[in-house]
Amino acid sequence: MDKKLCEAVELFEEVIMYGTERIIRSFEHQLFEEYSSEQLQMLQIISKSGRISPGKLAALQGVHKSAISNRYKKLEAKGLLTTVDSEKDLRGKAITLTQKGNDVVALFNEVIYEHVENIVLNDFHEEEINEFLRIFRKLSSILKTEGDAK
Amino acid sequence: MDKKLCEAVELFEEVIMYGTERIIRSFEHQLFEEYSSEQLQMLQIISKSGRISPGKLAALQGVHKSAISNRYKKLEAKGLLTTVDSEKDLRGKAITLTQKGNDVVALFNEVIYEHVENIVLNDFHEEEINEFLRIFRKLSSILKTEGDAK
DNA sequence: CCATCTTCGTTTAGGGGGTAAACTAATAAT
DNA sequence: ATTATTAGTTTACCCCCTAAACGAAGATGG
Repeated sequence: MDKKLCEAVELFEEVIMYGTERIIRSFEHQLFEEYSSEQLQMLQIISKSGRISPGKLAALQGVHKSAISNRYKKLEAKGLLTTVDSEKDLRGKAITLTQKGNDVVALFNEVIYEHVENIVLNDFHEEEINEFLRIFRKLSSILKTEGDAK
Repeated sequence: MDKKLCEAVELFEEVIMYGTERIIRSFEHQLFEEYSSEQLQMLQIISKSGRISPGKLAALQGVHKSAISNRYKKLEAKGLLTTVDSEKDLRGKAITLTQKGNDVVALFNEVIYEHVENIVLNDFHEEEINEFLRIFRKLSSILKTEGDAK
């Protein structure tokens, strides 16, 4: 058991802790040179929400509002985002995607889908895909509860 | 199959692309407030090598030498690293851990081991652990070959 | 009704990460 | 000996982040 645990630790470090950068580099797509992964994630969240406030974005991405403020300025300058004043509370604002923003999100989803498809179809058997899903569902739920517990 | 692929994409994004930060936060250990994960990874590599040059470190961490130069300065200032002049080539230098550096690496390994142990023992059955190892071995090898291919 | 408190979002200062190109110093090569 | 190559550092500029100060709008309560 100890040996297995040691291997698990090493693999965990390699894949989860240090793997993200390698994965993103491996996309080799212009998209990741133009936009940071934090920006792309933000666009994706906005896309799913339709319209959303900076405060909620900060909570969803797990960062301070000031970080969102900064990101918004950059993406707004590039023409991907706009603000739709919310009616009731003049303090808050609602962020939405522009047409260009929608295009970027669509391209992003396409690129990721293709990449994961390649990995899955080339390197995994049918049965391993099921294992992959089981393990990753579990990891995902662990990440969520640990993040929320705080 | 399409449905499975879609779920795989979502889980992949959540765990691999955006999960690292949440994982690191979940450690809730002072270590991760004092040192960045890049710094800790660098210390670990040096620990395994005994002594190593900045150039090799840059290659292993997949960044430019200037990034290593910068990291070295910070860790040297904190008393974790020193330089042992290499005998033959006066251009190169060999970096090693100080006693304090060794202590930090030992603590780091301990913290990670415990954390992964908790996850594995609490949330995975014997059989799932084997699945975990299989899937992650594969992901690890994919990361390596893709990184090297470039 | 006006003063205070809270909330939303932005700004500023400072520290983490990174790259690319210029530069120094030492070894190799012609 | 002179030129090229290699190792590492420095500089300038970008990204990320947090924490604290700040302005403006809503909510509370005397």
